[in-house]
Amino acid sequence: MELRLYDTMTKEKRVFTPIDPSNVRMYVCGPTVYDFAHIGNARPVIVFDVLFRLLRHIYGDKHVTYVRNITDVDDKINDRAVRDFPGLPLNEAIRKVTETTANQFQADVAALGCLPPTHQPRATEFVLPRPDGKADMVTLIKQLIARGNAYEAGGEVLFDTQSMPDYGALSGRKLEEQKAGARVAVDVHKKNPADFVLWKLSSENEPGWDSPWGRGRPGWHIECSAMSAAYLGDVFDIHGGGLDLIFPHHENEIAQSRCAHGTSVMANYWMHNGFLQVEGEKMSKSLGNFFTINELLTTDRFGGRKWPGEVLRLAMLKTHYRSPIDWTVSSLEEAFQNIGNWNDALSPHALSNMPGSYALPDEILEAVADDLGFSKVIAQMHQWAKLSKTGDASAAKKLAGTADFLDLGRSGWDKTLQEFLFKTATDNALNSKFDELIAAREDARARKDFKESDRIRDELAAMGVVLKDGRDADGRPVTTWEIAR
RNA sequence: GGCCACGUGGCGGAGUGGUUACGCAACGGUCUGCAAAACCGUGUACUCCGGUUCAAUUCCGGACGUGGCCUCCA
Repeated sequence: MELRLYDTMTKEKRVFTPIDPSNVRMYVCGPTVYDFAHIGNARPVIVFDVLFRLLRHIYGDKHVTYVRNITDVDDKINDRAVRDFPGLPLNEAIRKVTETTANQFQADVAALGCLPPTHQPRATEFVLPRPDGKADMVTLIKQLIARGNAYEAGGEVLFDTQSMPDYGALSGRKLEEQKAGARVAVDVHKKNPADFVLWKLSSENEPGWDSPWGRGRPGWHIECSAMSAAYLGDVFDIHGGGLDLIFPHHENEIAQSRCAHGTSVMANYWMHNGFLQVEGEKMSKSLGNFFTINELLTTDRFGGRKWPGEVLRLAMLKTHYRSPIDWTVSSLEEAFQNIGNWNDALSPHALSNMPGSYALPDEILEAVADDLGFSKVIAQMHQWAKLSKTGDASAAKKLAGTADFLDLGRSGWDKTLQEFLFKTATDNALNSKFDELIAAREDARARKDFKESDRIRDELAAMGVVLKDGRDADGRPVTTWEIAR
């Protein structure tokens, strides 16, 4: 088995070879915690979570280091701090804003079945030189100035893009084209319009740190250069994030890191997930189709119901990570049905509920190792579900092993399905009324009073309850019910 | 305007130079008092126009279309 990953830098799938198999290193750009994370933010978190699990499977749990940062220095955070905590000193208000949203983010992605990364550094802790000597932004900027890759002008420290001959390699942009586009703001103090800010001065009411260039705050990109170096070194294996980060964020990270460290690459593989649309349209607050992870989990804003985390996770994984994904109610319903179907397939087999009880099947390992090819995985799971229903225990175990590897919450499926179907009938009085009616109908059927039994069925149907007549293992009639979908 | 990705059956979504994705829906059947559910089975699709080839949905060129980036948005 060899792992192959698509590398944005070379635009091709390449066999993955770690720098050090005893410590495989991956960095993914995390959220800016000015607000609750939206469902689009969840995509890279889920995708790279599966890659993390795959790497752990291949190289061993103790031999993979996954870093996902939390950006807590940002102008939007400042705005929100002023809005939400007008009485507090700014720095304290900022801490409050980011604490709440960062905690919410952790809870949300945990509900989506994502493992915590090995390290989750916060940008504010890496601005100034640190007692532990880990890389920091101010030192990085000093190095860039010393090496002639950055200059001070107009109260800012700027990266000199012309000092780097192959600037733009990741995004395929050339500096001349940037000029031709003419959309880049013309700042007189910049040597080149493409030059970007490493450090900018803060006014009185903005958060700031004392630096050799005055009290100020870092530019957008430098934090990732600092935090990746701090935990993963100057050169590491995989750097991931959303497609939109290719330019300018990752391009500029590369420029900063490579020039400061004097290396020819920053990371060996650059991976980017595609964007998410909602019902065919770009998600935006103005269109009213903007949904946070938390809203999907806990409110009925999307499709009129709450969605279990594993349904959201499965829906996300059903589309290849590099393709655009259309986030629709029907796609979530389908994911829910898939889980219901798999649960039906597994329940007769009395499998262990302990995650990890069943091995990851080779077929799945091979599919996932081919640039995270989940569609093959899903197809395979359906096939095993079919076999499992015919009594094939080894297929059931493979299905369980796959669900556990992807962390689709198998041990909780029964409960999840119950809660999901009962969404309009959570109160016990109503449930026992259903049971009474069903029992009455059983009696009527036994008496062959089909007029009465059909009347009861209609009565339940009017309440949105669908009956399912079947037989148990001994061939005796059994009636179950569920909420009409 | 520049750069990039993509265009597959009713829908979603893989993949391939000549052979079955898969799921949902639909249709047919079995079962059922009748339904529903469940189970079994059915589908021959690949934007358009050229080119290469014995053969293209798959390779090349063009057209049209969609989406993304080019303003700290995953």
